[in-house]
Amino acid sequence: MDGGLGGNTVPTNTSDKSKVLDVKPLRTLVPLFPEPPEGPPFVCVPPNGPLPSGFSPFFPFSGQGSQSTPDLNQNCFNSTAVPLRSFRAEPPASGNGTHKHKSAGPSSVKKKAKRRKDSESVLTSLMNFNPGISLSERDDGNRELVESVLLRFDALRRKLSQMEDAKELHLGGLKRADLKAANMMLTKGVRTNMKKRIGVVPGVEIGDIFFFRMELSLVGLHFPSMAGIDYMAIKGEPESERVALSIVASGGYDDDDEDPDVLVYSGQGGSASRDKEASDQQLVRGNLALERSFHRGNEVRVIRGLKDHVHQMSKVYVYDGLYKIQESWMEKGKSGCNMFKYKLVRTPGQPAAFATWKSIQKWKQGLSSRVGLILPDLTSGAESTPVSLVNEVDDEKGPAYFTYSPTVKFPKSFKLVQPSYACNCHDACQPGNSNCSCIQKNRGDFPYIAYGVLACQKPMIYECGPSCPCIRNCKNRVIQSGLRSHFEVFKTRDRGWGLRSWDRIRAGTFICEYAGEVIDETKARQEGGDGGSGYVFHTNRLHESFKWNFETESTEDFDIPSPVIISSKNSGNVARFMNHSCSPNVFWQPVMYESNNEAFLHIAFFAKKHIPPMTELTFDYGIPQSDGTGADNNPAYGKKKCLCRSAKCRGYFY
DNA sequence: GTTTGATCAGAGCC
DNA sequence: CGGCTCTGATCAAA
Repeated sequence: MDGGLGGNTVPTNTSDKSKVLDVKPLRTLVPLFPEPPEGPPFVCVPPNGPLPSGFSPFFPFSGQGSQSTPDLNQNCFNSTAVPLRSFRAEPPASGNGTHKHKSAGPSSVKKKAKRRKDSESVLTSLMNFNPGISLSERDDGNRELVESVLLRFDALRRKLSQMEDAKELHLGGLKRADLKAANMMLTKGVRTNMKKRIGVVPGVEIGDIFFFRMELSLVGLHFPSMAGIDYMAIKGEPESERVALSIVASGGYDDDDEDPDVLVYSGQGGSASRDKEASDQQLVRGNLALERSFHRGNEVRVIRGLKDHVHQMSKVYVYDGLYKIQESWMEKGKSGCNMFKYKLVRTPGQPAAFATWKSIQKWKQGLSSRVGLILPDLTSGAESTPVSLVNEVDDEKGPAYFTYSPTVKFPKSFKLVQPSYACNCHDACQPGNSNCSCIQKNRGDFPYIAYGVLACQKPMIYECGPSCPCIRNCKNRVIQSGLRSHFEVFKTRDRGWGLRSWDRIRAGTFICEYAGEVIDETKARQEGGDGGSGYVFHTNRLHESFKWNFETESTEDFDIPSPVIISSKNSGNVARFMNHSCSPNVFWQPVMYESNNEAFLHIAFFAKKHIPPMTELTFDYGIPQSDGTGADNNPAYGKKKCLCRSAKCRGYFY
């Protein structure tokens, strides 16, 4: 792959590599806003908080939705909200600062009981939020509702998980924040498509992915929390005529899958368990319903439960659309007992979903090559995972020349000097350890939960840095560990080059940081003006607010000491290819960590929601705000027509 | 180091 | 209310 590339393409020669990894500042810039060393932080305009005083909201930001659809952007939940921190502050015991959990002596039982009571009161307070969904919205959903329910479920799940990690909450002996969160959502009525139905579920799209069975339930795609077959009675017909609505094919019965459009599904029951021998399956419940659906010919929703190759142990559920049962029979299973089998065939004309997963698997194994592949790794090894360069739409051989650099370069004078906060943890930092100074810096919260998922947005996230003695894979080192997904820079139909991922991305997952050179306003204008490369990131733009955190957890302004502008025009990473969308699936969050007693600011991108593979990654570029110098409304950064095609498109972006 | 199996407490629904 | 079920986290074992 070294020939055929013109001068206007990605560097492929390895001689660039030293340059690639050279993080020395190119030049020295005067700080934009010199700040007193210990002064209160200068808080810049929030990308997702209330508008600062002095600005009146203009069209895209003024709440337009007045239906009962929960507008999570409105702070309507704050009235009854109990600040969570007040619970957290409750001492776990009569500690004198040291929080050892070793409880000896006669009081241990009491403590346990007290702890459970604490957990109950914490849960009760967590439940104190406004469901914000009308009865009819519970019955019938739409895209907005489905996304909102999933967003809110996961925010709660992350919250519970984080609290459990920190031992502030005990959910029975079992770590099942998913069940608890779903239980709370169902209790509060935060769900949609509750009305059972055959076929399409409004708001759920083919290709949508889920990480918990309860998510399927909350949006009405498949109700049972465990069972693989969902069914319902037809009005005016006897119960024995119940038809199948959906199945979850999780591979538990050794079904093979050659053709992605065909599924052989085993009936339920009969399998051996702890205190039961294997037995013949009976034509009852789900099996009977599938049999009825076979004869009636109704479509059945299929959810493919797949082994998640990103996290070997877990599973991911892919909604693969509608199928029809073509055949049913009985055969002897491995145990020698009778099993029902159903052959389902996918209704033609539906967008690819599971098939895409299969293709990607083949690309990864090298069994079939990616169509339109220009470069297997445009980073030339600068990242730990390859980034493919692909063009399936025209003849362009690559984006304009730039140097791939995986991180951001600060000019010398722009280092953000702070007192050291390095921790003293010698293994990995443990959530709930109030002695860890990195956790203290994060206001007592461990910023990440299992799988490195961001728990919630914060004014600033502090990661452990080189000055911390904790181990390299301490859970508080996420963004510094580099890319986690196999990305692909691809040519879009009408928006130049874009970014997407071969791997599914779970909500809260770190995507990449915005790499490039930190520049000043003057330089930014030049870059924006000289043909509108658009490869510039600003921290101080106005962004449409959105609610990502748990219900009553406020979304605060970012705590960025002074506005930062990063240019990725000449050097940058995959972030420079992320296009704008008015309904983005990615958001940014400032993150700091120390290096040589200096803290550096990083702009980190995280997934807002679960993102299926091959879905374009986009974030909201925001709108230049008035800075009082008059340099705002005549956007030197050029107003561009927005092609994001989302229902909430503002029509343009900068 | 990886991957699989066994175990266990669950959730909603019928 | 009890039984049913293609869960999901954890730990032991291969």
